[in-house]
Amino acid sequence: MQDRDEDPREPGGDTRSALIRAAIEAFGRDGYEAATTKAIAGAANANQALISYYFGSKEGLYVAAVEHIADQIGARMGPIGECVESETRRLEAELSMPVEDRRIRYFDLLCQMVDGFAEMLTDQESAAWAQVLVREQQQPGPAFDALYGRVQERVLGQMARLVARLNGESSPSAADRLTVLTIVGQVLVFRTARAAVVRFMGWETIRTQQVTRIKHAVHHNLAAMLGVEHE
Amino acid sequence: MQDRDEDPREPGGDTRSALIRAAIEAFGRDGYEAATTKAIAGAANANQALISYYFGSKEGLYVAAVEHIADQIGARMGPIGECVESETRRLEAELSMPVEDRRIRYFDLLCQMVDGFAEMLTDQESAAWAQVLVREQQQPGPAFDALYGRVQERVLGQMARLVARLNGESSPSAADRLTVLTIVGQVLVFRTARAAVVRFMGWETIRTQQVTRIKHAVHHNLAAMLGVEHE
DNA sequence: GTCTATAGTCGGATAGAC
DNA sequence: GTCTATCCGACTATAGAC
Repeated sequence: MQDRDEDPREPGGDTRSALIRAAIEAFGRDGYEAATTKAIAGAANANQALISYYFGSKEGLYVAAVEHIADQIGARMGPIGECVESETRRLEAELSMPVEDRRIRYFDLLCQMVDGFAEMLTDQESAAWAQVLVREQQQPGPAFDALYGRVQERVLGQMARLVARLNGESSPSAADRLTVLTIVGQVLVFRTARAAVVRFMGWETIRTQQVTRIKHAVHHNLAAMLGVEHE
Repeated sequence: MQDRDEDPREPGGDTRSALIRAAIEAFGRDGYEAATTKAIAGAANANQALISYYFGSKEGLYVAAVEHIADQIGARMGPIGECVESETRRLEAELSMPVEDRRIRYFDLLCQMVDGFAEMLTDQESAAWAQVLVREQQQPGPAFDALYGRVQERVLGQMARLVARLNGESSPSAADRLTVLTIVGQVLVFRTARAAVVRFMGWETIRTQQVTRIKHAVHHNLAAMLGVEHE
């Protein structure tokens, strides 16, 4: 009955990754304590004892799950980040470009990062990731360092550099970093306060249609905050 | 040894409220599942069995805790809310007042609400509350309705009305409500992503000094977003 | 109202056959 | 690598004396 998406009977029978996927789902939905190894093994069509075999313990599985998330996010935000960096260098080099045009390009790049962020936060596929990440923020566990180092530092840092350039500075000040956090917050709230959001907006869920409106609202705010002309 | 802040040996020996206080602490710090009735009873200098006696079950205690938080927040945000409402009515009535002055007053009221919110989120005393609330948002439990009805609906609605008036409308549009959520998000992020925040800013904790800077940054954003002249 | 003691349950980890 | 069976510890809830 309902043979699932994963078939652990593959050659090389990757039970290990099936366990990680199931773990992300479970840890995200129920939290670390409430999630049980039994349920995770069940969802992965694997045996409970294999968790110890592969990861040593429940905590080992959790760490592996968070690292896997960090990799996935890196793969997803990485391209945007690289694009931003190369584009930034190109802009630095083009000395002939007028300041105002340059600002608009920086602004576009910033919007691109925010959009990627918004899509990731609300995307169905990554819903479980987001839940895990939010939990990890509030009670940084043994997996936090890997997460922060691999993803957050890079993304936040890049946004801060863009904001700094928009403000005509060469490197980000404390005020710029604060601004970045308030920008991130404008998107993040739609995940962290999801329950209140859907009630307040009268939405049923947060789908592409809603995400579009969220992006639009945040773009509008950014343009005003940073003093950029915007349609 | 170490007789704590609370002395359950008071006349009327309010073990009940001691349990609620300890429960908020524990549920906030550890989450619902990880918090144990044994630890809660211990922290309250009470007997474990009394939890069943007073609240029926662990879940009963949790609901009581959330309701208590809702009451406390209500008591804290209530005065601001009432002030806002009476002030708003007064402004509606004063037909002679020029539009621009009126906008500035609305803006001030909005800032006041944001400030109250920011203080509450970062305040030491209410740290445990905030943790419980954030958790409850992500996985609305049996206590969510009471919470939303008593607090969030009122606060968000009030902010939305202020934003609507600032935009020259008589009642809040969907866009206004979205704006309100992005405003709330700008403050909320300092709680929900606390771990990343302190690293990114290079802070040790979030104390009054940092809160002041947060408020300042958000005020600046609000002024730009809503098109209000601001120092 | 408050206590002790314990029943009943469940989850994580391990031993050892295959 | 994967399985079954089981141990051990921890937690919630209850029974019942005071």
